[in-house]
Amino acid sequence: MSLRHAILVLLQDHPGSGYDLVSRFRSGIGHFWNATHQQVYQELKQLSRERLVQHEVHEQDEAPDKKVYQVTRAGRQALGDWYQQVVKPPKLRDALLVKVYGAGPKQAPGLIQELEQHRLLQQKALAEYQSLEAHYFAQDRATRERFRQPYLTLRRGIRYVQGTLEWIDEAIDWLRGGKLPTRPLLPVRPSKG
Amino acid sequence: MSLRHAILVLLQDHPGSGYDLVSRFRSGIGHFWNATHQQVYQELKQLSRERLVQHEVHEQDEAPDKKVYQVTRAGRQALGDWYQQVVKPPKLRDALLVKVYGAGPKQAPGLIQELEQHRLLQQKALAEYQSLEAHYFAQDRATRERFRQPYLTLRRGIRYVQGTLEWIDEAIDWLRGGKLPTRPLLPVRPSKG
DNA sequence: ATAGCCATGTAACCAGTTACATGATTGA
DNA sequence: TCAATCATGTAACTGGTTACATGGCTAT
Repeated sequence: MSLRHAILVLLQDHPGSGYDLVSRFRSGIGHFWNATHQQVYQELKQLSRERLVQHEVHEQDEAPDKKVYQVTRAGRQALGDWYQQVVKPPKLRDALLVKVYGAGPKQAPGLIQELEQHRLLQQKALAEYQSLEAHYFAQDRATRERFRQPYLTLRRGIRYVQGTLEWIDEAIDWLRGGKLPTRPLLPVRPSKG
Repeated sequence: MSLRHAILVLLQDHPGSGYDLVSRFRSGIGHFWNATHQQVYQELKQLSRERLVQHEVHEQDEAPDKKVYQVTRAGRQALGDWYQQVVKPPKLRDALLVKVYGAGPKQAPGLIQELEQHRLLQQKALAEYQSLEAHYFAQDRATRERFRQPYLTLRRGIRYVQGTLEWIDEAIDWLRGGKLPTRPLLPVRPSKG
């Protein structure tokens, strides 16, 4: 489980309430690690029990009270331990691929429609990433330096979405009966290291 | 849940035992949809209860008996229904990104090592895909035509792994203190449709 | 012997999703 | 008055992983 570690990373960056974390999960980090508010509140409770985070209640005039959490020393320790451990790479797990794999001529037209919808979603995501990237490049050098790591993760998202879009286009083409390629996608760029 | 649909797709392609399905999940379709043997056996039991599949026991001399499953008419119907429904796109969910997002100078060296390990895994996967692709292109035209859809899904995997490798290389570079890019990844290729 | 493949299963646990629930404040 | 945002939670369910379990056959 990494939800707890994602939370610790976010809190270490900046203390905040559960609500606050949820909104951060929706933007930024949420592009590659997701959590619902239910999960976040549960996990914060759990982390509190284990003394990896602690909170103070902040009273507010114009909004409900909130519990502002921060990482304890034990929490920083736990995060450090996690960094020592190797995480396993996620597997690509996409129901659309199952559909493409198994579609017969009867299913093809509907599947093409679904792929087109999917493309719209991906284009929307790409547009969002693009604007985030533009925002990043509008910063001064020092700021860009500070946010190099979040920006790096954004680039991961961009590459992912671009690859997805390329594939969707070609999938639609082929399912429509377009001609097959005569050459493999590879050869690949020579890899460093 | 799509495990059941993945199983139905596989069985429709070819009847087979649970064990058989597991090995198909390890190769081919397994590159983008995964299942353990426990899941497969449970799901087959469930699908049997719902009469979406049925099995005959095949006795074998040199191996234990096996239950060979095939899709029933109701099963084909269920698959058809699933094709009518829109599936939701999977989210990128990668703990390594969380690590990169939150790593401080203390964590960087270890993280670079982990990224290097990760790169090896991805290169291995890419080599496997490459050989699968070579095998595909070694077939005659009619055979390539028959397997166009499985090959399409393979291309998805190739693009994914390539994107991952590119990103890992750049992540390692940046974490080592390499200079930041001066230009965004985008502009993007103009999209069709 | 012993490792590896064939073949099938149960049980416990963990993580994630969906549904249900409450209640204040702000702006259109 | 209605929708949106802030703010926090419980409960039930589903899906996925890990651990445990059995047993024969084949090749080294």
